[in-house]
Amino acid sequence: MEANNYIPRLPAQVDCSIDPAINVLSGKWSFLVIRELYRGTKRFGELQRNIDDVSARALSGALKHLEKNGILERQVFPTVPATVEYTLTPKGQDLYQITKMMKVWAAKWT
Amino acid sequence: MEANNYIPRLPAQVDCSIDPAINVLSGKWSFLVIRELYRGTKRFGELQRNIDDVSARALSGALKHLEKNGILERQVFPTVPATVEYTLTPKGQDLYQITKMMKVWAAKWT
DNA sequence: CTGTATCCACGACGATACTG
DNA sequence: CAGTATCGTCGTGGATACAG
Repeated sequence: MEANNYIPRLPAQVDCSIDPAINVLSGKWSFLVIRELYRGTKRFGELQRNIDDVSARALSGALKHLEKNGILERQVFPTVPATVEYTLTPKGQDLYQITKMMKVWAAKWT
Repeated sequence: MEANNYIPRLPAQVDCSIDPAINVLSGKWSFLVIRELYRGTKRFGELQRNIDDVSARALSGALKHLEKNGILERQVFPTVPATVEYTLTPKGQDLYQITKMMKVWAAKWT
């Protein structure tokens, strides 16, 4: 079982750190997961089908990372086979607003 | 300080991509460089002294990356020894505003 | 269905030495 | 002063196989 541990990407900078936001958004799939969940609660399989070309391993890692950072919540239902639902937290919904600004920025300066 | 900082590119996603912003901000030193330059034009040596623990190699790489993405401009003066100045573009200044929002977001959800 | 285990490739970055 | 060259480290994520 391996340590899917978060390694801080930015150096420690106390007064003006944007590390939490960058950290959460920097994964290859994080943003796409957030965007999917912004549309509503989804299951693992739904996410994998909706996000093009993501492997189970990568999706699992992204979900763990986002959960650990309070961006989404994971709910397990003891059915057979297992059912798991993922839902954006308010914190995650707020973060999505920031990604919208990035999109606007990118479009403005194309 | 931390060892590694591999930053993956986001997958191609045409309609709502935030890739340009994430790509530019994801480097270990990018944000710190942008923050320094937001305060005003600076030379290479100034940047290196002001940014804690950054190596010439890493700083050089970050500057190249940011220049390539239109975040800053590089001006060489044919003095001896060489003088080089880096200045944030309007695009870069705009981007800095987004990082401020990330800071607010991070503080809000602490 | 929802993951984990293993192996491998890739690329950012540190350390050090060196250049015009 | 402002970088580059080279070597090494190590976190990500893809591929595939397997598990609860």
